[in-house]
Amino acid sequence: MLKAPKAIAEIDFPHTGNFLSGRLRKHLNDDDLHYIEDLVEGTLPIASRDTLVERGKRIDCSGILISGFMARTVETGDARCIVGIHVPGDFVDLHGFALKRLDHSVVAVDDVRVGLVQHSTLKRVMEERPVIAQAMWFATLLDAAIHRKWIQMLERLDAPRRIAHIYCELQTRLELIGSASPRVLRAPFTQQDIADMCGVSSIHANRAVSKLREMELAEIRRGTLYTNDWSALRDYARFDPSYLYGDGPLRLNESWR
Amino acid sequence: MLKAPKAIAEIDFPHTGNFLSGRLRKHLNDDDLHYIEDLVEGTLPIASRDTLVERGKRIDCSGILISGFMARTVETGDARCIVGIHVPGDFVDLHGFALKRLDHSVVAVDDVRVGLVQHSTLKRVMEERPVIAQAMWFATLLDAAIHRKWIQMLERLDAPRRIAHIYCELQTRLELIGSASPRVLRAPFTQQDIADMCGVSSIHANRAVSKLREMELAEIRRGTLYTNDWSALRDYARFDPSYLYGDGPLRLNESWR
DNA sequence: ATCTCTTCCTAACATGTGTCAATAGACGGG
DNA sequence: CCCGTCTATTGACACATGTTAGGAAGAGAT
Repeated sequence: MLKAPKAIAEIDFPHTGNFLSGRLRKHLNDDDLHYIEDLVEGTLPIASRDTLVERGKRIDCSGILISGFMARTVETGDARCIVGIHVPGDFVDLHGFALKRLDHSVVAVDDVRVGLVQHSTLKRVMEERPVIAQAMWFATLLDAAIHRKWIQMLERLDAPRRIAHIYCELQTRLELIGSASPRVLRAPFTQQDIADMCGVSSIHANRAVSKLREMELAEIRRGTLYTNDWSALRDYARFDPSYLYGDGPLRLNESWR
Repeated sequence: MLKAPKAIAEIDFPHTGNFLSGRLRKHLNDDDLHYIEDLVEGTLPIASRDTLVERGKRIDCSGILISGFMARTVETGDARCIVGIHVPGDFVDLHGFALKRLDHSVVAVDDVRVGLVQHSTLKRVMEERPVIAQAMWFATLLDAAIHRKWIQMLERLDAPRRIAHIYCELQTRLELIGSASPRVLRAPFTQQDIADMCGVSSIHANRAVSKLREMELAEIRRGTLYTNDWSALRDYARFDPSYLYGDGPLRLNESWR
């Protein structure tokens, strides 16, 4: 599995800097952001379908997704569950820093680039810069909030609405990092990927995609979604973006200030 | 909604001490545990079906569940989702300490008792005792791991297996805090509660409970589960407790030591 | 005891979803 | 170009689940 020395051996130097466009940016100042970016010892390209970290393993470095999409997956017998999606800027395996072993794998669903940070470095930073420790905690709290929304989605929505909801979430998360396009969400998901996110069979995912097409809400071809009316799609999926805490410059409870 | 002054006005003093039997105990020493227990300014009884904190609100104190069960809920139109269950020892709304507003409510599904800690106190403690800050982060990481397991469960299991899985999880969590009984799990869930945890209708929850009864795996009456064979029930639900990180004295990654 | 309310249970039918089988389309490699 | 492979699509049927309606059983109040 991924070990820092081996990973660093394959790394492209130097990294370009200022890649940390994701959620951490929301509650850190530029000084802290540059500080985190300088922790990254290099970047690692990963081919689509390859695994960055594997369930059950222990790791000694964590990754920040720089470009492309990754998925949190769990293999269960013959089936595969996707329990979450990562967009650029996400700390993809920060839980592996604190938990004894990983409860899920992180795999590329695109050709991606990941920035690597050694856990020993993170540990030092947490002691030296408490504000960064808090930011990392908040990042994992946001992950948990997204998990809870997926639970709601799986408990209450049918397959077409689940697909619509997942794409609405991705579009909003891309908007928050300034990477969204107005009418298209480019993603290389197969219908099997979509099925694994929604907890349905791939045949049924196909039916659901067809239904969105017939309703003229969205056209999903080879993972890429085209729509003329995000608003209609959001209404159909009953999507409320507040759980992504994207409003305002930060999401600190005022009692912290 | 819950405000510390009002809450404290209703508090029973003094609290008995040594109530913190939950997950925090796993990676703190006795000194740190007593330190946390002394933060609790008093305990608040809450009647079954009453709400401790409500989705969308901001709070200035957080609660540790001392006795009884609570549920994380989200109301969606006419329906209600349950996205997680709390057992004694859980910090039930720690996310409200860090996030700007709550993404879900926390309601009692039993007559419960909650210990209250002011956020200003937590903030001070985090600065003074980094090990406690880490423990609180780990507690929320474990919450996230449980959320991910619920996502898997909803994506892959049918209704009877979901019910069995939820009870297996509760039994294991009660074992970890030393509150489990060998053949019975006493809980006051209605079949509607069970349905809201599983994302099915209450009629279907009834069918599923009946199926577990016919298969002689478990008898669930008025929320309380009786079984002669937890092992068979776990196999049926495909329950693997490793996601609860209950093995060993702590769940720190060795890179922290 | 009776009443009332909640919860539990059953039946019947409609819809959602899984499974199997088969075909068509897209893409990359010789 | 043809070919093989992966992906997308369709149809038929079985099973899972939702919905509606109604009735039975339990708990608490009077």
